[in-house]
Amino acid sequence: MVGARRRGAALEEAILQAAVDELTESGYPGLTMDRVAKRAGTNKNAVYRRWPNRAALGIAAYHRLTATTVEVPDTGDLRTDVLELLRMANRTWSSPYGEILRGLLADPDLLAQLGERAADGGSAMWLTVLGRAVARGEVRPEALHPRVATVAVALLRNEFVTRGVPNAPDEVLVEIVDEVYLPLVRSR
Amino acid sequence: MVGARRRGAALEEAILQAAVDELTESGYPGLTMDRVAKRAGTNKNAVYRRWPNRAALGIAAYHRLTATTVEVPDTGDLRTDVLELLRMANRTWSSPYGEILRGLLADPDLLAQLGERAADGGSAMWLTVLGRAVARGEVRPEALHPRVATVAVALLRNEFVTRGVPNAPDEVLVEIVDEVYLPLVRSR
DNA sequence: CCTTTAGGGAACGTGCCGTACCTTGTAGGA
DNA sequence: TCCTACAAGGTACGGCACGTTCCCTAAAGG
Repeated sequence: MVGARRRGAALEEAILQAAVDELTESGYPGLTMDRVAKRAGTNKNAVYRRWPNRAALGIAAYHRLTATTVEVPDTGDLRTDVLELLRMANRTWSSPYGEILRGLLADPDLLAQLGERAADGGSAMWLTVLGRAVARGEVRPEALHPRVATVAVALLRNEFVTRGVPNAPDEVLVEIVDEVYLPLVRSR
Repeated sequence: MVGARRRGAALEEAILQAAVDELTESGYPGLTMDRVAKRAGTNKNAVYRRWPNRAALGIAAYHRLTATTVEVPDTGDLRTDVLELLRMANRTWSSPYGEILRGLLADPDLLAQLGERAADGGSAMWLTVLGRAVARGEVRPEALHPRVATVAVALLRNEFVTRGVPNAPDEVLVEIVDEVYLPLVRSR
């Protein structure tokens, strides 16, 4: 045979990569243990030896999929920065991430394990952007509060969850920024 | 036998009620056609003759479950009204509705059919409450905009979706109202 | 070289969806 | 009152997926 039998880390890596591929192609509902095993060129035994069930594998694959650091925009103008952050989020949640995330969110077990990254909406980024705007006098200092800072992305996520759309139209993003976010945080 | 064979509307009613019961007990993932049929004292044939698949039955059951009109609070004070609306939403989404709704939201097909009731967050209620507050001079008239009016419930839903909690603590509701909603809509 | 460990292959039990086929009761007209 | 068309009941099936089990085989390491 061409390929030697893989073991340990190499096999684990292959399985995880196969899971990521399946997740991106078919979403969480389409992530099946049989297909992951087949795609990784192994069998379910090797998979179950590492992840106790489909949910755990789904989480691992999702984490690998989203393990990417983003650059916080800094254009010197709050509205531009905020819109850029929102557009980034919109792109991130666009297909196939959205469907994947929705599939994961449906299972309460998964939700608990997904960690706070999804939950806090990357508040650090928003606080950074707002902090600069406060320094420029664009924003009132009381807005430097996680609940306030992440309002825009929370509204976008709400839009994304309640409507089934793969991505929100740009008008919605602009509306969120101009009708809600800027009026909320701007200096009086 | 005690029971005569049911037909038509009576049987349909029994099936739908069984589906509602299963939905409340086990959530959408636990809603199985076999169990609904058994619970209704009939067989899957009768179910499939009325609803083409599990998703359709789930939607029908959910609609029946949530077919309730709520009374819009009118205390004369915006903060009290808004908090009451939020608390109502929080109660509604508490177990088992939350899990049910999450289960439904996971399926894009369902999402499209769920209608706009879930999506628009009952904007009419919020516009009513805000409208009265505008008349009292508590709120700036520009806030009478669906996107703005429903910010509070959108944030709560976001809290509810991203974290797996059955219901949000009251402090979160208060924070949403005092840190975000009131500063956003109040007259300057 | 030989033992231990882990991967490979395949089958199984279970649960569920959706379908098919046949039997039996019932409504409603002749 | 009787008969027929139709709806309900009963049961089984094919397909798929999860998670488990059993046995065989390759690799690692002393």
